Amino acid sequence: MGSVEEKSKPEGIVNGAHTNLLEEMKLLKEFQDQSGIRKAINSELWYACAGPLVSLPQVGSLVYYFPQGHSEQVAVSTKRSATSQIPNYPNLPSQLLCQVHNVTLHADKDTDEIYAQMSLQPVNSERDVFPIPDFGLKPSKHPMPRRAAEKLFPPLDFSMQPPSQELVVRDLHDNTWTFRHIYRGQPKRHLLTTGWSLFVGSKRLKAGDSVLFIRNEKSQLMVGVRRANRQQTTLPSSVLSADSMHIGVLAAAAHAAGNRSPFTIFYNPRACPSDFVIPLIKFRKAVFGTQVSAGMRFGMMFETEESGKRRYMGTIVGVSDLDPLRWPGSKWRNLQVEWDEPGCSDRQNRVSSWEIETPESLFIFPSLTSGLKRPLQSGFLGDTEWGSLVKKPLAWLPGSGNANLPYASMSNIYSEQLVNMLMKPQAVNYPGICGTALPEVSAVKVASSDVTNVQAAVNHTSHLNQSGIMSVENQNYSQICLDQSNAMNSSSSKERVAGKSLYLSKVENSSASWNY
Amino acid sequence: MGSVEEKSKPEGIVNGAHTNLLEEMKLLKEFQDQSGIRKAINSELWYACAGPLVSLPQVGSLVYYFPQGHSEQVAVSTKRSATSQIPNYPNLPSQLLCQVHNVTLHADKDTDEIYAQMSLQPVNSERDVFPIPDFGLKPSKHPMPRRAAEKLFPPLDFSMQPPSQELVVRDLHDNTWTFRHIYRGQPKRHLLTTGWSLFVGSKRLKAGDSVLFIRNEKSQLMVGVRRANRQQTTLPSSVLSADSMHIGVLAAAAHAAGNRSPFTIFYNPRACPSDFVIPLIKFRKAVFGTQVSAGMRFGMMFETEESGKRRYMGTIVGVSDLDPLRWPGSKWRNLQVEWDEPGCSDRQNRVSSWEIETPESLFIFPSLTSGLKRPLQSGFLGDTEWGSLVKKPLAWLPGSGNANLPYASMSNIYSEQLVNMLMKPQAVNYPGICGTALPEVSAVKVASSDVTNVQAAVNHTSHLNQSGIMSVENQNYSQICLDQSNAMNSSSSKERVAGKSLYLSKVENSSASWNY
DNA sequence: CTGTCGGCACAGTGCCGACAA
DNA sequence: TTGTCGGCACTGTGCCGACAG
Repeated sequence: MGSVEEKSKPEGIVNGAHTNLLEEMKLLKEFQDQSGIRKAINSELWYACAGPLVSLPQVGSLVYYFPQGHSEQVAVSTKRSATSQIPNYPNLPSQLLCQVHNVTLHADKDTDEIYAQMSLQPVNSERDVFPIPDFGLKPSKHPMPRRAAEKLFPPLDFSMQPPSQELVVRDLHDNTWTFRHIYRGQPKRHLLTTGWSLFVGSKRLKAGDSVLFIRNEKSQLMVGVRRANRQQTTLPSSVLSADSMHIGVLAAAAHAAGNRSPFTIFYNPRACPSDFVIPLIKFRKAVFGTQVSAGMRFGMMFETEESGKRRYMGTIVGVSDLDPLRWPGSKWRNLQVEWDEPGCSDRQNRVSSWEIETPESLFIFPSLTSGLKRPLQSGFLGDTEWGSLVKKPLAWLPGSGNANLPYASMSNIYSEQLVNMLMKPQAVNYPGICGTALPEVSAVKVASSDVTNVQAAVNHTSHLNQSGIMSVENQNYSQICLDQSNAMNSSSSKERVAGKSLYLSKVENSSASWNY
Repeated sequence: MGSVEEKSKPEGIVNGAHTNLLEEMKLLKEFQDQSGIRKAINSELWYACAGPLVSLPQVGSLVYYFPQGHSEQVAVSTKRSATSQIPNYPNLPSQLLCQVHNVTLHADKDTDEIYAQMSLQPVNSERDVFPIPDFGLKPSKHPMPRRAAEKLFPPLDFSMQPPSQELVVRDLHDNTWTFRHIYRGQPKRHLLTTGWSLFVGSKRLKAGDSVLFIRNEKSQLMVGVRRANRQQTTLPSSVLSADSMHIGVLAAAAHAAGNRSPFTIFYNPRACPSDFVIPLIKFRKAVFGTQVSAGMRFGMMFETEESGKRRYMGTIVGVSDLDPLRWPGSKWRNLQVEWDEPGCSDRQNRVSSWEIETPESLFIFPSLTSGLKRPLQSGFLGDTEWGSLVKKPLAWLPGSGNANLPYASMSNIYSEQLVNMLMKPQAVNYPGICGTALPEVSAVKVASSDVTNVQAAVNHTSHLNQSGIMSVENQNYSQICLDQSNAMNSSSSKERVAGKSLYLSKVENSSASWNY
């Protein structure tokens, strides 16, 4: 009985110490489990879950950190804006030049909601940066689009009746999930049945959320979730007031700015209204490279409900401070805009200059546009408005526009090291213009909502061309999007509608279907 | 078709403004719903849910606020202690004298987890206080114990076969819940069946949690929940780092201390290891009224697993700073203690002097002890150790003890207003000594855990005298405590054990039973 | 190609008295 | 007095092909 174990046990005190060590290791593991740092998170899947517009700065690069934007992330999550009880931090500028020290990818332990942790080091000027030692950590691996297309799921054995197989997939925490994949029905279709609803329930997915499949470097199937747009869960605050959270954000930055000491932030792309850590090059290009003024036309990319990208057009109607008292002179959302389309009123009516595309921004990097395969792919006005802009940029330059430094001139006054860092970011995202943008989410088709059986369709990218979303070939992940229509609506006819809390349980009971 | 509505509508712009107003009111209502402030929360029920040891300071009274304790509440909830990235706030003392401006009771919208919001105004000295205007708000109504006992539930009509009725109860948010109350079985017993599991599931109750019933001033039945000891849910932090939360707490207090401006805190009694807002009188009595030193014996009240109160005895083994670097000289948990009983090692080994009872603390208010009906009610050592202390306090006074000011002397040097405020708090809690303490939770009996049917017993206070918990008459609320034993353990024999995630669903499916 | 329906099997839940500790 | 069991009814879920748009 357990002799081997007995023999390996040291005696007395040492044994006790050993027990304590084990206990500590257990606690450490728990800690790591909770923080999601025990295993390196698959970055490709992380980006896929983050959505098509999200990019993270490169370690070592220079960025501007915007406390206002960070505060907005808190405001959205707590559904409370900053109040008058929040102190001013006169020594905290509206934009803080920082060097990125560390970027780690995380996901909520339960729901797989993704977020990133960044350590930022305030610097006085570009000269203060120092080489970031390579700790042996691989730089976060980035999705490499344009990989060869392939069927994501293993092919079925069609000699079976019906053809079926078990799909074993891993989530961001390396938990395995098993889905039954079967080809049946009339007409024949592919379905995910057994195991699917357990997954949907466990991740607390709601109608409108998306499920992504991807293959990792070992060719293992992985699965992630992408919450529907801005439908974030409010974080319960029975312990900490929203004010305290706002203050925590601002005070941390203020303290770090004063001491030039690093500080840590969480960035939750799906919750955050706008990115608040902006690569220096992107900021400079927008702020110094472009002259914006009232009346100017612009375009801006948004994620569509189908999780694709779409450009919306608008007009700048004013330039003014968002918060003249607390943040005078801030560049954060200092552009007042009007959107061309009605129904955009719920969209923000203030944007920052680095979020938008203007005729000038296209002119600054003319070479980039030439390498773009589909520069006019999914824009609202498509060839008509933007096309003419790109082809005749000079006609759109305001008289004073050229007085500002375009990037090519600016680079002369900075060190080579800085220029390298500025150019280094892998995923500086110039939506719709730059070829280095993240892969498009192209495959979205929504399936039926059944009172008892919400079915969501999976479509492989290369086979879909509908809903106004451009088909992009060579994409390496698939996506399932749960139907957003209220299941209650379609439940009118049948008596299978049984009663209370039906909607919730319905969403959780679902299968996925698609067809090649 | 809608003519009345048409007529009442103003025209054009005014109409639009009206719509906006309605929209704003809707937003306001949402805001209030989320914050739980729309309806005043029944304070009696709130305190019942908070547990037997919790008290809140009176509006207008003076308190000491302890940043360290507040930080501990955050640490427990995030399961992260403060790190080195958290700045020092040299201008923030370890204890901040404040006047209480506002106290509001809250409960989590979903789970009914209770918490309080307080607005604290730092003051330089006792002379700085000013009369708090009475805003027409009733001071938070406090549970008045010693009310006449009565059957909490309406009597059943025993001419029915079986006798049954519907109980309609309201929770803290004024939502109504309906439970079927039936008297059946062999032998006969009272049961709550239909509706019970819905309630348990909605409030996300787990085995070990308690359900409380109470009658409000309109004699309506009300229901609340009390989570098991320190089994708090970790608040997910995908948006805000734990560091930011700690900083938010400290920076808010530091800013308020510097400006003498009010700041807002949340106090979550069930999550918080120790109260961090201490009435001035309680603090003075402990710090100046008692000489503590190594070797001294003390008692301290804890909430038992059955949600009663129990005194644990221990010995002070040292007096030292908990955090010598960050908070030198702090009184917060500056007493190192050892507990008499083994198994208390998981209990804190550091306490603050105002948490404990010493022989001197009994001597300061000797008159209070005489009014206590059961001074030795549930103490561990009961009559033996404590009894002799109370009767012979002088024998325990250290030589230097009398050199410190007892309260009676101190009052001479303060204004009458101050003395009034000091005396005013309704619920300054001197566990086991003071007659104004909150009512004891006396009725706890735990019921069976069934694989398919967790049954929890309700026992009326006046009828229970078991489990080593003293029976207290004239209590006005009842309590159900879900069984803490793991349902999985007892599921070994039967095939009704069906598989995955059984435990959770089992806990949600339960009824309550009891007997007079 | 995909959304919805009716049908059907069955697992899980909920309610019940019996019974024993 | 109360914890647990077997029994039983029934609801809700999950899987299926049919079919229509």
